[in-house]
Amino acid sequence: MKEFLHLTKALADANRIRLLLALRGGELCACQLTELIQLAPSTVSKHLFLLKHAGLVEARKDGRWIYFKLADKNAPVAVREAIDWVKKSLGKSERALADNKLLKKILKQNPVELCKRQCCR
Amino acid sequence: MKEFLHLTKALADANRIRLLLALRGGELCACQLTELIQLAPSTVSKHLFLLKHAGLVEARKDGRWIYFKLADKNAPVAVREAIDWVKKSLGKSERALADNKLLKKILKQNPVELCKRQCCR
DNA sequence: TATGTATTTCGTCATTTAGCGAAATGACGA
DNA sequence: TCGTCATTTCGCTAAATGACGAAATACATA
Repeated sequence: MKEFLHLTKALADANRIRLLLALRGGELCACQLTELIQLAPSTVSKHLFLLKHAGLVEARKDGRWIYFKLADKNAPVAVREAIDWVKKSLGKSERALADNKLLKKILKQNPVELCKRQCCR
Repeated sequence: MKEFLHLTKALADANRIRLLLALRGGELCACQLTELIQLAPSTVSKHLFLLKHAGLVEARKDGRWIYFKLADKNAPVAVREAIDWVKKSLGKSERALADNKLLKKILKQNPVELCKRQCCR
């Protein structure tokens, strides 16, 4: 029950849903996700922590960068079903489409430049 | 997105999950659910409102009593999937089993007597 | 009509949560 | 080693949420 509530609470926020959907296409680093969501890095970090804590995403450290991706086949059934449910329900929502568009632009940019801009907002 | 968040927010509370699971066996009236959850009637009423608002349960008025049941086949796909997800994930959890036991006792009691006791707590 | 009863609405309080900025952490490169 | 930079942790504030009891509502029956 406790773990299940971690899942549902993680899903009960629009920005966290946006993060989940953004990761459909593969892993992204924290600064790319921050650029997408347009909130303070510390806020995005907290959202990512909650998603990770619920088991919905996994983090991989590579030097100074941390890459996040959706939980994979090894994740518990409840987690995989949650991800499928979100994808199926919102994968084609306006918000998801708009974020996808924005994400494409973000991916075209040099990540180093992208992250630099964030530090001095 | 907005409706989907109604769903996830509705699922992000232990007592509302208990209410959903309790309705697996068929419809129950508000006072029976209140007896199960052991919170103030006004609190349970609010929980039921949120579940109804999210589309997860339906209400039927019969005189002074209001009966609640799980959303049926006509409900949107996302709602049906949510209900299935909860049932599958928690249907056999400790909490669900304990509540089932308690529910059986509640169903043996005369609903009129049951509700009367609630008014004067 | 008047009374009693099942449920909801409202106002209030305590707790949780989303957001921010500043400071801490950990890793690269000069 | 030092400075730089990506990310997280911490402390704070504002808003949302869960709980209650009192009052309102809606219905049945005396």
